[in-house]
Amino acid sequence: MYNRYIMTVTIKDIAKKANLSPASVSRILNNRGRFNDDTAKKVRTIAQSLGYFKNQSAADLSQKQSRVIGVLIPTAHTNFADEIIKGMQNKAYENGYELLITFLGNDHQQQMQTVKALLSRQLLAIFMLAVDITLPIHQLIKTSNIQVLSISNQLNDGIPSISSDNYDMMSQIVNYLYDHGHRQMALIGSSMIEPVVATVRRQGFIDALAKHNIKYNPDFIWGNNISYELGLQTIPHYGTPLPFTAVISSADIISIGILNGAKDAGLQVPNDLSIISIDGTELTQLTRPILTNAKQNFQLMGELAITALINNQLSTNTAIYTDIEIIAGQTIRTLKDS
Amino acid sequence: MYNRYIMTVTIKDIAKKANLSPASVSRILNNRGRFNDDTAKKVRTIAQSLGYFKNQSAADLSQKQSRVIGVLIPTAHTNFADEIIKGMQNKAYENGYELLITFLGNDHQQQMQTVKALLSRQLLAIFMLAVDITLPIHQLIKTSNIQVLSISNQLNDGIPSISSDNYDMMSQIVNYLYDHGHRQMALIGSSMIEPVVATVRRQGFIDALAKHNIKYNPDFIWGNNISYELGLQTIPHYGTPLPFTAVISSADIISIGILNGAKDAGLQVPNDLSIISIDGTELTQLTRPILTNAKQNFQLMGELAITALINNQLSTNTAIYTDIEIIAGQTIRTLKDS
DNA sequence: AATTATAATGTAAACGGTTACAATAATAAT
DNA sequence: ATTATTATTGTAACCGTTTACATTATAATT
Repeated sequence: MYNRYIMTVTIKDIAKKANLSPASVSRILNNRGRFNDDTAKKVRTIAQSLGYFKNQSAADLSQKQSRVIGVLIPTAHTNFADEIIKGMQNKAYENGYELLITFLGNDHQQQMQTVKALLSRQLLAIFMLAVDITLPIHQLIKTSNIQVLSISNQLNDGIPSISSDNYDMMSQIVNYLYDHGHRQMALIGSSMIEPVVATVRRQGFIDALAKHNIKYNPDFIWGNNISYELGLQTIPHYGTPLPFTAVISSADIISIGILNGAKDAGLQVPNDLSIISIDGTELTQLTRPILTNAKQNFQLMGELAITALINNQLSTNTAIYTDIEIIAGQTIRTLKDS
Repeated sequence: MYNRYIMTVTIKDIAKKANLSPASVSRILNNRGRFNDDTAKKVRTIAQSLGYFKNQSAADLSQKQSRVIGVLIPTAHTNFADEIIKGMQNKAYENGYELLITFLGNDHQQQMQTVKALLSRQLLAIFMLAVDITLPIHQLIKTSNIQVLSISNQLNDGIPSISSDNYDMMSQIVNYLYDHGHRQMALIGSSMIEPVVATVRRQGFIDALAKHNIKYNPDFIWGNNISYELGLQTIPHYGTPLPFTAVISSADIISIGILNGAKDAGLQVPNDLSIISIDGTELTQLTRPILTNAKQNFQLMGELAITALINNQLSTNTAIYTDIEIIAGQTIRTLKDS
């Protein structure tokens, strides 16, 4: 039977070999405190030769605090999670933090277990990427006293967040469409009741229309989930000819559905329908025509998340916004003086 | 100044309140050993009320082994990583394992740091998803004595792997195309020298052609990376009319590039060109026409990974294969008796 | 050369949980 | 009632690293 027991090399082994105390070895290996450069060199050589790996658990225990940030990602394929993590990871490493990334299952039971496992590490903070947590989980996190931050999503209850300013985003988008001559526009995929983001987007949409004296048609806000299928169903839902000239799609994946739905219905984009896609991930570049989009700066969100943590800015009700940028693609038609 | 110090609740606190020893509390909370049901109930209530969270670091330290599996994912957007993780996560939780997911940056320096951070946890194993590691990193992992497994990718040096049988996959694909009347076919995105997978696919392709007495044309194996751009360039590279009737694309993202490149060149898919896409992620369902694909069973790979770990099957040279399935889409034309 | 300042290293306790073993309590058997 | 058996709980050492404080070595100053 294969013996799985492994003689781990500890700091004591190194100390013995170097005729030093474990304390000195620890200091050297962590570049903390004072030590002689020659001894340091020796110690590092020995560590290397013995194949030493720090036991981070022991270190965490000893220091009563880790430099680990727990990151929660929804299992549902969100293709921008990568971008946020990319942003975080760079900044995190620069500052000596580690990320513990965990996919949050959809099943509630499993979610609970996941979060519990996360909390039982001595985490510095929990970052939630585009996650809409349920109340019990929210409370679970709260009792843990760990700092929390919601990225790319806004939650209620004063949980600090880093996201786009969804209200302003809608204003920019509506203005953009207006400037291109559009007067009748629909908002797809934001009619969910609960999530703050959906609410804010709706309100931003309505208010922006009002600023242009466009009367708001409740039928033009439709779709209570974020999915490809929703996009596919959009055009059949409204029927042709469409009662509007442009749609604002709440996510790239929806936009792709709309594009395909248009093709199925024999509509030309952007001639028969203009589309602007919220998110602006690489998905928007894979379509023909290329999707005009309101690009969120996900990578920056990730970076700012770490910065905020470092600067101790994660207090209740903090809301940090990153700018969006409207990237012209090929899905917006300019209407002559309508 | 806000005080970030947090009074953590330990099992000693619980013990005190319950008039028990820490040992008993530990046993109860872990469902290990013997204890009285009533005491257990009491302890659990107290734990709850105090907001106790296990300090996993301490537990890991004490037990000299954790139940944490380190998972490495390339930062480059691989859209099937999610599927593998989904598979792993379920099985892992069922068996009391935790996953520590880490994105592996592209910069070598950062990769090193990432892997080192991983290794300094008392990991049970490291699973690498579609990762092609560099030699130094490989050696780093080796010295750690931690079990390693490569998922969806085969590496050399006897590292155990779970993947599709890429040789057989090519045979199935070629047969499929042959059965649909194709005689001239190209393989795109597998001419890299180093990765085992590319080598195996090339050989499988060549051998499969030979079985049908098709003479192999070296020009028809092209493209040494996996990217959308490679797909886009494919048709310009060969020029029209194309010297083949079908392409095998080594990844979905390449396939999308080819589709768009075809559109740009005024070619009709599948009339002017048939495409079969290796991987079969959801991306294949987002295109028009829908991509016919050789679907790899990523979720199963994830599940099997955990199973293999449990059954202690991760010995050198182990290679576990999962079946592929050819999913008919709309990108394969049937040629009349050519 | 003696004294002072500084650099380098050592000592020992602590972090929170686990577990082999010992001790005690409860129950069963005689 | 006494002893044997079993159930429950306690004791104490240990996991590997860190760090406040103490000690010793080295360099600087007089």
